[in-house]
Amino acid sequence: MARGKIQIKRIENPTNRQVTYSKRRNGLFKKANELTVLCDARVSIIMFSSTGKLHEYISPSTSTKELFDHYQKTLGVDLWISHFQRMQENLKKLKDVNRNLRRQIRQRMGEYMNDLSFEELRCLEQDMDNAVRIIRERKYRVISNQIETHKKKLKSVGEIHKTLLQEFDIATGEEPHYGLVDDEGVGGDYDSMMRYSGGGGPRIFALRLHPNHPNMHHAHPSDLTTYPLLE
Amino acid sequence: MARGKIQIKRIENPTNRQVTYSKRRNGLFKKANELTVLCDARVSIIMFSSTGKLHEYISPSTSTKELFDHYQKTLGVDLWISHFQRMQENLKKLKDVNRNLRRQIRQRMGEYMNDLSFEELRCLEQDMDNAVRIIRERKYRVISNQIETHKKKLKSVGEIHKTLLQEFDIATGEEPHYGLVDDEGVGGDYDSMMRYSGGGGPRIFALRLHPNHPNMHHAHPSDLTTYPLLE
DNA sequence: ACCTATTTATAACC
DNA sequence: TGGTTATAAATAGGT
Repeated sequence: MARGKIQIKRIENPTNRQVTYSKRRNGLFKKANELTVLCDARVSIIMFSSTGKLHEYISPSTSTKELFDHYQKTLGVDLWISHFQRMQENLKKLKDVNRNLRRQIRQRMGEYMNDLSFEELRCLEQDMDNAVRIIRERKYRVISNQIETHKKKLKSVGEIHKTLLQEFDIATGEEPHYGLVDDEGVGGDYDSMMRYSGGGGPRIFALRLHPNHPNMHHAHPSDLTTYPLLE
Repeated sequence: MARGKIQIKRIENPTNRQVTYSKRRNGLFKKANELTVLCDARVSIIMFSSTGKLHEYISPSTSTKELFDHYQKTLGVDLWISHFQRMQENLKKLKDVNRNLRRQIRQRMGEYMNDLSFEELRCLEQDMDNAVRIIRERKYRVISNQIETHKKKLKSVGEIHKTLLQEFDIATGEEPHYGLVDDEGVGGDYDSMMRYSGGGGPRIFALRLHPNHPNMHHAHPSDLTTYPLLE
């Protein structure tokens, strides 16, 4: 516009661009302010330079936020305010649902009984009975599974012992065994299991298997649950 | 700026003001656009005329909302975005809590048992047992209360009947009674109560008490639960 | 940051 | 609103 016309296209030289940005920004803000005063208008300018620097102009006696709020209200709908409101409603709903869920839980724990009618009480009791039955079944199933697993492990350990005993016999010739009972009860039922895990009873396996014992390799290396059986 | 310098102060003539607003607005937007192109910047202008009319400029390849969001993020703190974000976090938390509560309820209904360890199962069962006990107690207490209430009501109705019978006797001289049994079983237990509410059994009270019968005033007017006993 | 030749914006007019 | 024009203002390029 002076000392030579320029094309309106991106200024490639960064320094020039920066200088022009600065000068024209001032010009823009000045014009905005003149407009504000001359025409009794309200103007908000927000600008970011190519380097990300922020500058703003805002007419006196108002604020950028205020003007932007007004902007949205004027455009009416769905930019921000409504989004915000929808969020707020959502939040409220979630809180309500939450409160309800908590109440349900507490009722299922036997609290807040005063809020329930007799019929509701009856339903709740029946429901709970069912649930307890299911949970109990599940518990017993889990127990059974654990017993099964332990049985297998015991069997495995028992076989290792047999092998050991045999090798021991071979190695020591005709010397008598010591301390070991050949366990035939390994395939037993739940009751016999309980004896193993029970506190005061005598340990059946008294022989300590050292980790690097040659025969230990027959057992699975990660089979940690056999450890409690050793002393 | 042309054909005479002007003072930068409010233009009093509304028409002139409007014209100037329009022309300078175009100028401002043109400058803003040049700035956008020359300096690779992003500019948002929002303006309201003194008559409340809205005009905006926004650099291409962005939006007013986006630029305003960026503006707030750049200014950092507590204008809107942070409020918004806090809300969003809140929402997320609530959703999580909600999901958890639902899971708890379902577990208390005997579902999702696979997620529970044996120990957790044991606790759950115990907890549920306790709750069922409490609920059952509550139920029986409610039943007892209802029985008590009904007893009292029956007694009250019974007395009204006696009075009626007496009056009836007096009125009709020595004529025989009809259809009424003097009820001594009113003070009965739960079982006898059940006979009343049970469907097919015979009604004990067959006399219809008309609402404006003189002796009706002895009973409490709002005592609606006596109605099922009448035919 | 200042200078200034030149371009651009625009006030007052229709 | 849109066009014209004399003139004020803005500014590119240089220092």
